[in-house]
Amino acid sequence: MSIFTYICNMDIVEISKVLSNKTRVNILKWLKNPEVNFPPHQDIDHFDDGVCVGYIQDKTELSQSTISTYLNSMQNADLVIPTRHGKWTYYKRNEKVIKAYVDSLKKDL
Amino acid sequence: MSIFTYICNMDIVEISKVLSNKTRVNILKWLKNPEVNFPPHQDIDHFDDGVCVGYIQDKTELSQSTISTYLNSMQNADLVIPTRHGKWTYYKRNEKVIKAYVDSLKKDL
DNA sequence: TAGACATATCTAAAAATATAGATATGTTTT
DNA sequence: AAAACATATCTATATTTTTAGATATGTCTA
Repeated sequence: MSIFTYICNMDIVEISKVLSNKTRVNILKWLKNPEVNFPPHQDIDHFDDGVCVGYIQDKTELSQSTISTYLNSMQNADLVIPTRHGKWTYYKRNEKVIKAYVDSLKKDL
Repeated sequence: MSIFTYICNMDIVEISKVLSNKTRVNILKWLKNPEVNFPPHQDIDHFDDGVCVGYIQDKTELSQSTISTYLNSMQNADLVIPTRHGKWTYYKRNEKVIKAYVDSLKKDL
């Protein structure tokens, strides 16, 4: 998918729904600086694929299933990218889409 | 009054809630170019204070009370500014806040 | 291969949002 | 002052979203 497509078909409503929740906004912000906001992982010494679900949950007061649901909705909106590493699923920001979304707001809103 | 408009985390969530609805997003977009999207008003020959509620409603399939509720929620989020002219209430975009919201997303999200 | 572990999905109940009809308020017109 | 008009507010119902417990799935480890 081209960057052009991203900007043109950007679904403002669906992404805004994700951003309508304090915790989901926080998750995106936390993932911007994983090394500052999360402890190191056991198996991997970098955050190239993001952060595991458990660590994200630990920063909140919410249940495992709620956080998993949040991350799923963020993934459906293309805002994050999941990667499986053994038992864990790591989530990282989809910078292209996040940037395209903000650019599309700047232009069209 | 300061030349800066600050958008905090809470504002992002509240503004995003407004943008979680297709019609409300459309209203903001329509108000960007009133002369293109609306007929001229009877009493006033400019759109300096925006567009009256009836004209906005006419562009939708929704009831008067729903549109009024929408505009109220947009006003609560500081996205639009109402001005009374006789029987009519005109709504215009609050460009400062809209820009501050997008800039805040660009910077912090 | 059984158990432990991390995450995802299902389900149901609670909370929030959407929506429009009825009515109230404020303004103008007759 | 009454009627007409534009919009706001109230109220109730329908719909959507939130949330967590229970359970399922996939992976690792003993």
